[in-house]
This record gives sequence, C-alpha cells and structure tokens, in this order.
Amino acid sequence: MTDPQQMGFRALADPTRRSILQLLAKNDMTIADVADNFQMTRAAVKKHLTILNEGNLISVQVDGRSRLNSLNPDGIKQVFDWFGYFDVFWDSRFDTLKSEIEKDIQ
Amino acid sequence: MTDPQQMGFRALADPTRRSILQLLAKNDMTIADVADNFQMTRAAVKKHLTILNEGNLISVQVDGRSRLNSLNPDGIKQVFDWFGYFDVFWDSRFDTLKSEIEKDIQ
DNA sequence: TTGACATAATACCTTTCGGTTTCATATTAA
DNA sequence: TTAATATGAAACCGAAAGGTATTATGTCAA
Repeated sequence: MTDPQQMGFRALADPTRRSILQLLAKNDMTIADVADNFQMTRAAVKKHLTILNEGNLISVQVDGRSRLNSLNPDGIKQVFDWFGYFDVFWDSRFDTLKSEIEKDIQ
Repeated sequence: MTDPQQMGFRALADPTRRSILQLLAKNDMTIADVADNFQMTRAAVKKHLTILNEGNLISVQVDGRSRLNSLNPDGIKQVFDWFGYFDVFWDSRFDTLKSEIEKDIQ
C-alpha cells in the first residue's frame, strides 16, 4: 500500500512544493524566507514544508526560534531511482554506461 | 501555474497508477487486462488510465471495441528530466560522464 | 439481427488536499 | 521583564481525488 516512494511522489505532486525544492537547492531557508517567494500565508507554506519533510525530501534544523529547511538529496534520489525501472526505454546506451561506472566505483 | 510536468507528476502520485506503468512496461494491455491486476472496478481502472493518458505517460490505440494501452516513454522521460535540476547533488561524477556521452553522440 | 462483450459516461459518496483564519507557544532583544 | 518575532497548531472551507453503481454506446460473432 505505502511503497517506499509514495510519500515522496505525493510531495512532488504539487507545483508549489516542487518550486520550494528548487529554491532550497540554492540556499537553506527559514519558513519566512520560503514564504516570501509565494503569494500565500506562512501557515500554508508551513504545511507544504511539513509534507516535503514527510516525503523525506527536505530536512529541518532547529536553531532557537527559527527552523532552517534544507534539501535532502538522498530522499530526492530515492524517488528519482523509481524511474530506473524505465530508463531502458529511452536510453539503453546511457544505461549501459551507468552500469560500467557503477562497476568501476566498486 | 501548470508547468510542463504537472500532469505527469499528478499522475505519478497514486500508487495504483505507478503499478499500472510497471505492468505496461512489460506488455501493452487492454483496460480489462489491467483491471485483472487490481481489486477495484474496471471503471476505477479506466479513470486511472485516463489520468495516465492526460499526463502523457501512456498512449492508447483503439482497435474495434477494445483499447490497447501502451507505455509512452517520452512522457515518462519528461518527468524524469525534472530531476536533472538536482542530480549535481548526488552524483557529479556521473553527471560529468553524461555530458561526455552527449557530446560524443553529436 | 440479435445478444454478448468491451468500453464510455454519468451521478453519487467519502476522504484528502490546499488554502485561510485564529490563537498558542517559545525565544530573543531591549 | 516585556514586547516583538518565528513558528506551531487547530478549526474550518471549497474543490479535487478515488472509489462505487448504474446506464449507455459501439462492435463483433453466431
């Protein structure tokens, strides 16, 4: 029912949340910082950040009365990896090279 | 508002629809074929297929009274490509090699 | 040509989603 | 210590999602 990527995909389904991830790719930000980029209340932005956190796509570092939100690349990659099931469909040559690289790393 | 990947991400947010894509990766299937794999009505499965089609993740070929649903790798790749914004975060070496391959192809 | 079959379409129901408003809590600065 | 600041939390609302059941439509086979 709840596969490993479910909460991640759920989090990515909303355009505001995908925008937030792209913002956090450039800088860690507090809730207020993030909210300045959208025309909605901080409470709404806070909900989005909660869902991103539940999807393991961001992490939060509490510092006094502020909370710094950061991208969680590992969580994003876990969703990304779901597409590995299909990549043979669009670029088998790339896929082969990927295997070669992975072999080389080990 | 509606960015290029929005309908694709929306379609991928549901676990049943992701399962359907994995089934179609193995074989093209009619609605009835797909529905046999799930404990829900055909009408419900039909709705999921409609949403997958709206997200451009599958294509449909009408043949008499049956409709054959097929994976649309191009559409899936368009969603996959959204992650390109982040791949520097998890594997810059792989990314460099990818650029080399692309250069080589041209 | 009629009946079975595969799908389409619609109405309906319950739950979740995305947003607001309001109020509470904790921390920092003066 | 008090006031401003940053966030948390809860109640509420309309719309969308995910499902059902029912009925309609088009196509194939006998």
